[in-house]
This record gives sequence, structure tokens and C-alpha cells, in this order.
Amino acid sequence: MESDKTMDWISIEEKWRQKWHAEKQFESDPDARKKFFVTVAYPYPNSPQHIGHGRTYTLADVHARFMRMSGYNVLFPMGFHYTGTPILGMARRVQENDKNLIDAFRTLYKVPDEKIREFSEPVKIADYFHQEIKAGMIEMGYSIDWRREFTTIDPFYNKFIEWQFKKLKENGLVIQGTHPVGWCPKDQNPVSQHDTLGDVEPSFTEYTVIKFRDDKYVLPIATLRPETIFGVTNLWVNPDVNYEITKVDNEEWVISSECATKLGFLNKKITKIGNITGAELVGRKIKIPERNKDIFILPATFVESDNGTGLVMSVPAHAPFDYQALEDLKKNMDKYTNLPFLSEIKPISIIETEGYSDIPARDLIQKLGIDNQNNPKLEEATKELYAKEFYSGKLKQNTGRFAQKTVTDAKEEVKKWILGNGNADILYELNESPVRCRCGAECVVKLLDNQWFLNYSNPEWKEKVHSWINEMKILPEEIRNEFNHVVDWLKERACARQHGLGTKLPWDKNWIIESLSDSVIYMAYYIIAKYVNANQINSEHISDSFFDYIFLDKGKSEQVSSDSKIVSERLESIKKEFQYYYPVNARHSGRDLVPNHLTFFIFNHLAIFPKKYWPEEIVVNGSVLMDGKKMSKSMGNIIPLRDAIKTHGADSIRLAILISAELLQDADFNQEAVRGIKSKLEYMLDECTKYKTANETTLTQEDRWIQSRLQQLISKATYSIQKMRLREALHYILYEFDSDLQWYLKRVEAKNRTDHLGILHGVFSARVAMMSPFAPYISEEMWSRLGNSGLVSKSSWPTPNETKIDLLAIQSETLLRSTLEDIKNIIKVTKMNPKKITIYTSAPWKVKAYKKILEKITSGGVNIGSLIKLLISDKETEEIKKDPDFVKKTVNDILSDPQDDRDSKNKVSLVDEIKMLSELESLIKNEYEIKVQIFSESDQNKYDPKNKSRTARPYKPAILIE
RNA sequence: GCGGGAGUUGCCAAGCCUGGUCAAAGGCGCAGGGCUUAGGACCCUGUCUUUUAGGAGUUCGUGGGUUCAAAUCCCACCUCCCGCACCA
Repeated sequence: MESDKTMDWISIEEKWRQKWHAEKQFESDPDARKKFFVTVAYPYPNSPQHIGHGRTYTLADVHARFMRMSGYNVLFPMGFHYTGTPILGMARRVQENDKNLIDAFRTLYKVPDEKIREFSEPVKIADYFHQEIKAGMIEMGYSIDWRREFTTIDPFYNKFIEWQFKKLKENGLVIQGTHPVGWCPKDQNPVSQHDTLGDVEPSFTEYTVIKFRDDKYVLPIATLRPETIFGVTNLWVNPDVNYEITKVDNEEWVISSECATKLGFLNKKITKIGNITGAELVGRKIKIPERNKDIFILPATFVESDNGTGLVMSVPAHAPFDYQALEDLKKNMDKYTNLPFLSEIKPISIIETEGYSDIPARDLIQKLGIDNQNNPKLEEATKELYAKEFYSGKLKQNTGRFAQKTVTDAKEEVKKWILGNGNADILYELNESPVRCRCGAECVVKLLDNQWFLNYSNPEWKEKVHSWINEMKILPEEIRNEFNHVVDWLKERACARQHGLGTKLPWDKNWIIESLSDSVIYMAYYIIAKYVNANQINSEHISDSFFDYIFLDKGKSEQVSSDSKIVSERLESIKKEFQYYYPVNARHSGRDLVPNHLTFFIFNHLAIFPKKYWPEEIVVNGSVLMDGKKMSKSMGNIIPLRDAIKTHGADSIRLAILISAELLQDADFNQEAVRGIKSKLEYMLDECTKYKTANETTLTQEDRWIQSRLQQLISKATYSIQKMRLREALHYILYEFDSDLQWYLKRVEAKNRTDHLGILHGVFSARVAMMSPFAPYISEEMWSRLGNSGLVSKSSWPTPNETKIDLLAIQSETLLRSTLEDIKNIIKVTKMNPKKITIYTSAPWKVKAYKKILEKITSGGVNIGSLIKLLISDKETEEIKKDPDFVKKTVNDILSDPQDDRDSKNKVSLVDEIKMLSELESLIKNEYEIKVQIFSESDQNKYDPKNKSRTARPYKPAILIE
């Protein structure tokens, strides 16, 4: 990567960072000002942060810096989330000397070898990347109060989480139940992705096991489609498989041996009693549960013993495999003399789906040209039909009480119904098998008893969350819907694990609180952390009464003081501090956290804290792309943040991330954009040395104009930032305002002025102040080179001064610009070499007519005919008769003006165009080295050889170029 | 299927919330010019069609509608992208 020759960004950044540090700029304690508490989702330190992570933090930092300059006492803290399983998996892989991982540490993350050796211990990994990430945050210039830093395995924090969970339990929001997990039978432990060979996620699917019965045995089948029980025509067995007769709890099941093993892990009592071959089962008669009907068992080769129970129910109308297997049998009917009823078995159609016939399975088999049950295309057909029927199918009349229901709904209801009658059970199947544990053993699905859940299904809780979501500020607004949707969709969530770093469940120490559940109200802990870090309090004697007192204002000071061994004054100040900073005013986070963390954050705050402490605002941002592509390790396009800072400087990165997209959009980080920004900043810095404060001189029109524009810029930028539209704000400040400055400089230059530097100093100072939340380092440097005292980050955010807005100046400059533009246009089109330019302003009657038309349009009337009548009837404007076209053209002129312009033209009353345009002289002279003459149309002595003057209209002077 | 996002002039991409300053910013590419021994880099000019007077015409996924005025608001449709879980 290229190095920078022109400027030493690193030392500029270092210089200002030290100044901020020396001034304790970002440390916040309660005071008389209004507070603003901005937080951001803390990082999980299992790798260094890359540019993508920087986005949320940068947005939050700009927010914090902006609010600080706007006069708020801003608290922006940071913590580190040690809790979770990935780090554990990494540590295990280091222990096993996993070459891939160790290489990644060494080359991609540049971790020193002696550190890597320590990584066999999970906490060491977290500690290392914690420091790495923190260093990056400091280098990025984030205005964080580091005195409040903590990790989620700090003993005091553990007490805090215990308190949280006891509160939730007291409120009846923690419940117990069973929960399936991926499981290694050898290690006797749950497995996650990081525990498996090849990092396979042990995901699984829930099947409904429907119990078919004969006089003696249960013949269970596993299905994803319980609703198709109404279409069952027969059962399938594989005649070549040896089935087991197994006692399952109190029933005797006929199942494959693989199935028996699986059931063992699902809390079933399994005892093998005997064997029976598939062939022996063929031809037997059994009963369909819930339907008073007998069907037969038939042979099929597609049935596999390791899939489900090893038995399959046949729904030929809606399952391509079943349809084909039945066809296969019928083709060879002569071989099956023992199955005389074969020809009577007909598909039963039970689902209606647009685009398909009564027997959709047959449609697909024909479409795909399938002719036997071993054809692999049957998988495809099954998948297609399943998806189609699931989303748009409806049950037919022959499904009894489920008729007319959609498949999506019926599926769940039928399952519940059969389960409720004791005719069904549940079986879990791994989606990908075999999944092997790192120890080599094949994983299974195990049903864990007595698991703990946070009951996000609780209807009152949901309702409360809904109504708060509708009251909160949520940016961008579209996300509000998404939140509401997530709230509806959320169910019970397992909130404890058997391994990992974290806090133990206070009432059942075998469990560790799950990592997303211990990071939902931690913002409150930043208050405590300051005192913990200063060694003013410690966790030893801390019990629930402490947190009750601080957070809920419950309990007696003396009692809590004696419990916790903390003096009352200190307790008071902690409580006061909490009450000062809470609630969270703004929480920033990436979009990926909406369906989980952010929603839990709202849920839990509402469950634990009183309403006055509920979060006020959530700001959500999209992710960062790298040169238009998603960042990923495998693509090798991840740039560690700290590397990027070294190459480009923190400010350029901050701007590049912010300017490339509005909140919800994905931001595209590309080298070219960064370079462009960098050179822009360097150019601006250079400019700053040119302007020094000066005494106020008499302001000329262009001075008043640029100052007016500055006021408008301030209002626009401020508004945009308040709405967190940072890209827009930056665009105004950095780019759009440039064209104003260019015009101003052109004007000043044309007049050979030298007394304008003071004006520019003022303009630039305001601009730099507005830049400083975005690009804090270079703004400090600019501020000081402008000769301003103090830190720009401590200065006040500029406020627009209405009295400095000079509407007349704006009108005049607009007229000048458009006239100059017209002249250029004419020259371009005619390709002539101008020798002389003459300009004619409109006659007084036209100006008066213009005013009248403008008034009419403003008050809503735009009928041209009546306008003409009105104007003719007035002596002042009766000359309109000579030029009726004037009205139409003028109306068009006015209508195509933006509303603001119309209003201000209305306000400034009659304008003296001759005076305005006199400024044109210097400009034309500067550009074309020729003279310009200006006449009024009504001037008797005007020079007008081509009779151009009559085409003049107000704000649209006639032009003659020769 | 549900929820969210997107479709803009050769390409990337602003504009849409708050209708008019929109033939529509910026960048890339392309063309011409400058600089240079040359190339690169850099700078200037141009880049929908048409036009020797500041103009006109046609365009912002498709089709309707509202309005004096629509890339922008409303309705319908088409296409593409993301998420749908117990993982941070």
C-alpha cells in the first residue's frame, strides 16, 4: 500500500489524542448539564476488529461528539463481551494444534507466537483481542470514557447478572422445559459448530412421529408433513431391512435399530424384545390413527433404515416418492400375488394448490421424466412440491375440521391434535449426518430436561414491548416494523448452557447463563463499573439488595450499606449517578442484531426497570462492503481496522465509512474513495493556514451572500445530523458548500479584493466545527491552524443566525449566477467569439406585473386569462397588452422556482436589477476581457440594434452578444 | 410464505422522506486539449437527441392515477438482494 508523502497523519492524530487525554475530554460525571447516554453493542473479542466493525462505533461516536458540542454531558462507554462459546472452541483448537487456526492467528491477525501459545486458555484469547480492539478504538478517536470499561466475566458483573436473572424469575419470566441439542455421546456434552470436525453446525429438524397400530405393535413413521395423514393409502417398509421390536416406554414399537438408538437420547426407555424382517411385515394390515381405516404395509426400496423410524407412510397424491413406489408395484403386479388389493390403492388428494392438478406428485414426476423410485430427481420433486404446498396449499373438504386451512397453519394444528390424542411423538433428525465431534464420535440429538428458558412468549410481556416500540424513537423508521414483527415471532429462548464463559445460573449452578441473555441490560452496569475500576467498591459482599437499591431505589440505605460494606455516601452517589444517566438515550447497533440482541434489550429493560428507565432511541445501521463485495475470511478481503488506520489515517476511514451510505444501506469501503477523501482533507487543511481573524469590515453583497449561505448550511447540516443522516450532513458540509465557496472566490477574485480573508476565516471556522464530530483529528488541526484557541471538540456546535441571512443578497447572487450561465450558454451554442455584451433589464411595468403575478400564484390562483385581465385593468401594468406572452412565460418562471425562492422574492419586494447586475461587470471582464453594458428596457437612449430588450423579464434579463 | 431493502442516463452511484433550482451531483470509462522525450500521473473541456441565442424533444423497472408540475406522492405489477433463530 502506498505511503503518504505529503502529510504525517499519524503524528497529527497522536498529538490531538494526547491533548484529549490530558484534558480528560471524554470522561463524564454527573453535573448540572442535561445528560446524553449513548451506547453501542460491545464487541466479542475473538478476533481483531475490521473496517466493518468500525461503522457502528463511528456512527455512535459522531453522535456522541455532536451531542457534546451541542451542550450535553455525554456518556459514551464501552465494555467487552467475553461470554460465549466461539472462544472456547478456538481455545480447544489451539490445544489440538489446529494448523489452520494457528496460521490465521499468525498471518492474518499478526498475533505474536508467544501469545498464541497462551491461547489454549480461552480467557487469554479474549484478553488479547480485547486489548487489540481497544487500541483500535482509541486510534479511531472514539470519545469513550474508558474508566467504565468492564468484561462480562468480572466477578462484580456476574453478581449483576445473577441479580438480573433473579428479577426475571421473580417476575415469572424464566421457565423450565425440555430442549433438544446437538450432543456428543462420548464427551457427554452438547456440541456446537466449534466442537465438530470440519466446523459443521449440528442443526436438526423436528419430525412428527405418527403411531400406526396393529393388534400388537406400534408401527411409527416420522414425517415433516403430519397434515398429510388424511391422504395416507398405505405404509412402506424396506423388505431387506431387519427391524427391531422394541419396548418404548410402555408400547412395543417396530422400528429400525438406528431409530432405537436415536430414541434413547430423547428420554425414552428402550428395551429390545425381538426382531422382525421387513419382508415379514409386507402385506400386514394396520390402522391409521385418527381415521377409522385399515391399510396395508407394502414394500419399497427407497425406504432407508437410518432415516426416521425406517418406516414411511405413503401419501401418493402429494409425495412423489410414494406415488412412484406405488406405480412401480403396480407395474409388477404379477410378482405380488400375495397383494391382491394393490390395484385398488388410489392416491387420495387432500391439498389444493394453484398450478397443480389433484395429484401434484404425478404432475412433477411427469414433468421431470421420472420412471422409478430410485431416480435421484425424486428428491428435487419432493422439495419443490413441499415448498409449494407449504406456502400456498390449502386443505380440501376431506380433511374434516382442517378443511380450508392453509398447509402452513394446518401442519402445526394437526400435529398438536395427534400428539394430544397420544397417537404421535417427536423425533429429531440431524440435517447433515454424520456430524462428528472433535473427539471422533458421531453426534446425536439429545433432549435435555429441565432446561431454562426466557419466556418471550408471554403475551403481556409482548404487549408491553409492542407498545413501547411504538413510542420509542427508532432510526431509520422502517426498522420499527421489523421490531414489531420480531416481537411477534419470538418464542421461548433457552437462556442457559452447560459450558462456556459466563455467569452461573444463581439457583442452579450447573448452568451458565447464555451469552445473548447476559448482555441485555448491561448498560446500567457502566455506572457501577466506574466505581469498581477505581477500587471504590468490590464484589465480595455484594448481594441483590445492592442492585435493588441502586437501580430500583428499593431498600434502606443503612441496611444496604451494612450488607455490602459500602459507606452510605458512596451508595448515594452511585444511585444518583445511575438516576442521572439512565435511561439510555441512544443505542447504536448493526442491523444483524435487530432480531435478537436489540429486541431482547427492549424486552429485558421493560421487565426489570420502571418506565422512566426504558431506552429512548435505537439507531440501526447496515453493514460494510469491501469494494462492493461482502467481507469474509474466505475471500481474504478483511482489512483489520488498525492496519487501515496506519495506511489511511483514522479520519479518512471514518469519513469513507460514513459518506458511502445512509444508515440502513450497506456502506461500500473502497480505496479510491478513501484516497479522494484524504486529498480533500489535505487540501482543506492547507486552506486553513491562509485565513486569519480580521476586524469586521463593511460587508459587500457577496460577503453577505456567503454568510447567508453559511447559515443555511448550518441549519441543513444540523437537521440532518439530528436525524442521523450523517452521509447527507457530510455531503452538505464537505462538498455542496464547496460550490458556494468557489462562487464567492470567483467574485472576490474578479474584484481583486484582499479584505475578504476575515470573512473566510469565520466561514471556515464554522465549517471545521461542523466537521469535527466526523473527522475529529484533522478538525482539531485545522482549528488550530485557523488560529482559534482551545479544542474544536470542546467548542460549541454552530447555530444558525437568522439575522445574517440576507434574502436580497441571495436573490442578487442567484440572478448574477444565472445571467452568467445564460451568457455562457449562448456563447457555447453560437460558438462565437464575444466582443461586446449588452444586458437589458425589464421595464418597470414588467416588474410590477411580476409582483402581481407572484402574489396571485402564492395565494393559489394560476389562471392565465384572468391574470391578463387583471393586469390590463390596472394602469400600472396595462402595457401587458403589447406582450401577452409575457404573462405565460412569467408564470412558468415563477412556477419552476422552488417554494423557498418564491417566498423570499415575495419578501424582498421590488428589486433593482440594474444595481444587481452592475456586479456583472467585473466578472465578465475577468472571464472574457470584454466590456458589458447594462440598460433598462425602458431607457430611451439604450443601445439595442437587434431589439432584444423587449424579451427581458424580471430575473431573466435580455442579453445581446456581439 | 412472512418481514426488510433495491431497480436512475455506457458502468458504479447520488437524488425520492420534504414534488418545481432535474437532462438529473460525484466517480469510472470514453473523446478532445494542456503538461511530458514518451507512457503514467496530473490539470482543463466535453460526454441522451437536436439546435449558430440562453431553446426544444425523449428519459429515472412496467402500467395506471393525483397535480399547474412527478425520478420524487398514491395504486397495481415485474425483477433482484437480505433475514427467518437459540449463533455471536
